[in-house]
Amino acid sequence: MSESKHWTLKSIAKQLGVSNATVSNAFNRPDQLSEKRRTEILAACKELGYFGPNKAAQSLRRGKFDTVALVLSDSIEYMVSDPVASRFMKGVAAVFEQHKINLLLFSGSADSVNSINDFVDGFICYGRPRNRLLAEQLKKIRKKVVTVDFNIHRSASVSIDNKAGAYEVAKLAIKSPNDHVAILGLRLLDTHLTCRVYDIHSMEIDTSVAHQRLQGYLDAISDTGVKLGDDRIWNIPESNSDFASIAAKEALNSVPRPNVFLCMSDLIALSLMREAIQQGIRIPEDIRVVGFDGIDEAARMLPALTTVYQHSEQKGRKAAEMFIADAHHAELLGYELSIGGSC
Amino acid sequence: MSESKHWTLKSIAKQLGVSNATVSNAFNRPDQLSEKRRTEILAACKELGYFGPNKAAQSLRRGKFDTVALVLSDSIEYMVSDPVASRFMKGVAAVFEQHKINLLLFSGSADSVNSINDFVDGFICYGRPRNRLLAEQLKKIRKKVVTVDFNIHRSASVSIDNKAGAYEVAKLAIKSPNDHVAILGLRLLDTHLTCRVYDIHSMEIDTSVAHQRLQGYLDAISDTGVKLGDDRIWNIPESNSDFASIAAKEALNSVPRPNVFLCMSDLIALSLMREAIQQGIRIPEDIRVVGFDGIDEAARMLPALTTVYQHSEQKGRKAAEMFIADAHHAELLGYELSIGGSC
DNA sequence: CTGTTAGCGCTTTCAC
DNA sequence: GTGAAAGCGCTAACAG
Repeated sequence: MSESKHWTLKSIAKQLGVSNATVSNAFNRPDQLSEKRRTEILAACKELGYFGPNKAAQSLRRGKFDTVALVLSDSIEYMVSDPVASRFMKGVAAVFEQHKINLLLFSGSADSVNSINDFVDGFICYGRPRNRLLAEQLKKIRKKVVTVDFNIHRSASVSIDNKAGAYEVAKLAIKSPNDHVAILGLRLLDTHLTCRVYDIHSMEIDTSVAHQRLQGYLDAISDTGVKLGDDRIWNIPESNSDFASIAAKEALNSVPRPNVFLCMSDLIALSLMREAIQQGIRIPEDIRVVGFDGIDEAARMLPALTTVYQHSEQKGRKAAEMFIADAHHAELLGYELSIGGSC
Repeated sequence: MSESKHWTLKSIAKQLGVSNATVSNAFNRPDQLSEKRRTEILAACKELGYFGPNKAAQSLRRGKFDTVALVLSDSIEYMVSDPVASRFMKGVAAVFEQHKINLLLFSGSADSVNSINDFVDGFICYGRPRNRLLAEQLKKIRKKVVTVDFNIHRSASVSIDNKAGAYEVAKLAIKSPNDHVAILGLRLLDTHLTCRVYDIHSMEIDTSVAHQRLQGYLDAISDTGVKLGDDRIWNIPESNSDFASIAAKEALNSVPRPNVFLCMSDLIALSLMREAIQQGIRIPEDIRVVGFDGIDEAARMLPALTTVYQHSEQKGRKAAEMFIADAHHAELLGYELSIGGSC
């Protein structure tokens, strides 16, 4: 096997003594030439080391790329280690792999989709991109867009009823009007800081997941007759244990110590539980904790975390399927309460 | 703001009354025209809604894509939820994001890289692809390739000394020549089954991670004077708890029950520990367990798992940096013993 | 069924 | 400084 030359459609056609179109047809349109001729040509190409039309040129010509960008809400770096995002990606990947569609990962903190827009057939956006410019740009994109956990005018979307889920799980945690409730919120504020949220009304009322969940909690609080102090809401910038444990410590040491903790993600809830256990605080005797998401580790915790299980993988599959089907509606997926010993 | 037309370099040049080259230069080669002219043109383009040269066409022309394929050892679906792979991806993503290089995920169980070869500047391969055809193809690729945890003749590579790590951790676990040792191996056999490995010599001796680790274990076993029964090695096809718990049950119930378990991944070790705890077997009194990888959950387990911590994220960064630098050497990264209460 | 040809949208010599 | 023109490698319409 000699150093094979760099073949192009043109050069291979000349070599075989046929026209370009014939070679192109042999690869792309079986019906345009005799079966015999086709297999002959394909065999000859393989023999010579030509593995088919250059995909980049083909795509440029056709305007089709068989590649979809998965726009994450945050940097790839961060998202890839988030268990909920991972499961979502798993679902997307499973469907796309089957359809031979390539997956391009794209950061939600990038300034613009320009650098990839010309390479992809469209976008699946997992969560509102942290960078607002990106979010704005997405609205104007002339390609297929499926959004997940947020909405853009007219594009297809998939999400769950966060408000209802939050409401239900909060109702489970709050047992009496005298409970002291704390809310450990995720990305309530557009900041990278762990801090308290003193003025709810200063937050933008948008369609983001965080605000939907918050609304659910607040409704439950109000319905149970609990009074929520104005320093009982924390903002955690990212769902990871470093940020979460800071808020957890602060909340556990605040006076009076809350006995009910509504956490906007399981990772946050687990951090809180670990911190509490370390301080000798008993769960659920001294404090009750609920989370959101339903990650594996939550079920393995002792006591198991009571949480809202969302079908992240199915969400991913759904998003991918909607992309492929060029759907334009909004899909609302179900969730399940997963009841553990934490409340 | 009216429905902006679909501009191309050509059409925008005509509109502005300048030549194509001038517009192209304005975007790509600032030195080829006066600063004044350049900013004028750029401003005009922005005004009209032309955001720069089409990337697909640009790439076709230049033969450069600013995109790298990350070829995983298994399906994307599976890899994305593996904590070790995730951390690796995190490292890769961090470096590439900084260099504005896009990341295309590619499945190691695909038949060929043909579908993406023409879209990328090269490949980073995380682990030997499960599909042998793919692995073969990679060897012949005419583009940059960096391999991780395995080698291909002449390409750059990064890995750790698996054999040494396995040896050290096994030495920690084995306390006496009378210990009964079991090995829970990961991907020792090319099968999707959880089963025992009766004939070590039937396995291919290759450079794969699994075999290096096995060699380390066997050396430690031999050095400590332990006798390893010929039915004491299990093969687990994937590092996930479903497969692992099957092997764990089998091993725990085998007679005589082993008191030392050498596990080729933390996920396997944790499954084993959970199974043992459930059966009322005490760790480390009744059995001793060691893992490999150093995932977060291992440190949080009670007792904490003794394991070989590898710097997966750094591995990812290193691989990305080597790709960018077009390195051609083999890099060996360090590891650390992480000592917990499991042995 | 086969061959010619005009682009897809761009970059880059090369002459002006 | 600028503009004309030749491709990058391919597809699809059209004529034969």
